Amino acid sequence: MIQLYNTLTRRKEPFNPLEKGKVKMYVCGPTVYDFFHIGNARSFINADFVHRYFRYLGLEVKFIMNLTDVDDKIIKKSNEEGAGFSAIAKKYSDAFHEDIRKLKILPATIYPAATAHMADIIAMIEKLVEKGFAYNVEGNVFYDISKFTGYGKLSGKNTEELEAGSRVEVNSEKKNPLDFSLWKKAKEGEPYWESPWGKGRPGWHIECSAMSCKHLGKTFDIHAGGSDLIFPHHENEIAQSEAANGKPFANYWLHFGFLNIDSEKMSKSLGNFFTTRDILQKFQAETLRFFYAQTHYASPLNFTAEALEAADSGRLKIDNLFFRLEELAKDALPDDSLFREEYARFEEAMNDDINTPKALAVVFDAVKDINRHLAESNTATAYLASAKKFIQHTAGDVLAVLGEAKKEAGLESKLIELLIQLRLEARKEKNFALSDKIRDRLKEIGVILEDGKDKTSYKIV
RNA sequence: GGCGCUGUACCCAAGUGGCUUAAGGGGAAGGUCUGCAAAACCUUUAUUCGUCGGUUCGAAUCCGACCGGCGCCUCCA
Repeated sequence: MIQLYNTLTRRKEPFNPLEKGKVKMYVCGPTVYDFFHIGNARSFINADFVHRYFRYLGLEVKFIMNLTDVDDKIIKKSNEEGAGFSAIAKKYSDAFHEDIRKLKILPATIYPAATAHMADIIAMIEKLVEKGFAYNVEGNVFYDISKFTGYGKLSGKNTEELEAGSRVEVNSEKKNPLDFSLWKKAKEGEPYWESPWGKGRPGWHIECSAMSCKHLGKTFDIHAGGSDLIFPHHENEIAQSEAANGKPFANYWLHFGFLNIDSEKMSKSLGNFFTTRDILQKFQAETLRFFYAQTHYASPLNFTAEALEAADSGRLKIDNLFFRLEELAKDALPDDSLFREEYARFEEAMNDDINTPKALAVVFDAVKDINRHLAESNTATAYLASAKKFIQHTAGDVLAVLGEAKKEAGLESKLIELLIQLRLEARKEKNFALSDKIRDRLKEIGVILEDGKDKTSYKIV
């Protein structure tokens, strides 16, 4: 049984999906006005661990991630770059898809975009106005939080305290400073859509309510996102959806911890960020995933180049074994009575609120164990195949920290094999100067030779 | 000011009452293997969990105080 920490109830709870065997999950995606940074990547990757683990368990997952493709930042960027707002949105949506593919993040079932759901958004706002939860002030529609009794239940805030400590600039059109925009009247030169309240565009929060409802229904299982979205974004989503639909919104709320730099939150506004693209130039996607998997999703994580280097070394330990197993196991059939305990421990870790650090420890225990077995001669092929399958399922399918073998079957590998042969002959003649030269030169071009007991193997880095 | 998170070895990090006199990874030191490397394996690296009290037969884990770090309350993953 999976236990998840639910922000709404502030405790770990057994996860019971609405429909047995199926999971409906919504994760807040990016506003497409720039390349996303590695802090954003942390949330996307953590959501991917959850997604992948559900799949591993055989659950059918409907996974929705929205793309905010119209908002103030996009408009601002479009003015800066002198391109239309939709061109900006297109450019960074494309970049987003490219980057998450590189990060080995499983694609969502649907990536709904706000601009493609205007009718749904407007319909939901109309419903809120009808029911008395929203009011129109000359083309600006606001949500009236005083009408929704549960306001603050997710973030644990009560509205009086919020008012007391609020630094929100008072907008004289609002009845209450905490009321938020559902529909914004278009200013000169801004993109707009026609609506019952005139030309304008949706506020930020309403799109998630409208699109989650459209694609997952009024009530669904999991809603996830970064911790900074708890308030006001997710709080507002609850207010909108539950007021409009008269039904509970998401049953479980998962929130991802921040990535910090020098113990400070990495964010666009502070300017202390690296884009995912920057990092992927120096490190493999698997290394970044491994780095994130080493810390529980909800904890803050400090980013340093040294920590990423350490993650790279650790990850290679799993890779090295896996490549070896691939060579040794060949097409042998696994024996499914083996590794039962390892699978059980892995699942126990993941069931415990997606404890990836613990799950990784299970993988490393297995790695050490398998390596020991390999040191013995005559390891049964069924064992090798089972070991390979275990690593593939856990480090590969669920965590996706396994590097891809870069061996190619073509001319290249034949040439390398030829050099290995020549080197072997040199070694037989104790011409170590030559044999070392071959090894060193190959290393320079990224081919690492490793002398085994009776065979030299290579890997390409 | 309100709400919440957090402080575990040289670094990262799991562990929320006895299975732990504290997983796992990185780093470092010594050893095995090797012509030498690499990879891998073995050994060592926290009697101690921010500090001080308390509860308990028993606490890193519960309670209190104090010290430190961070986040949200405003766009933000």
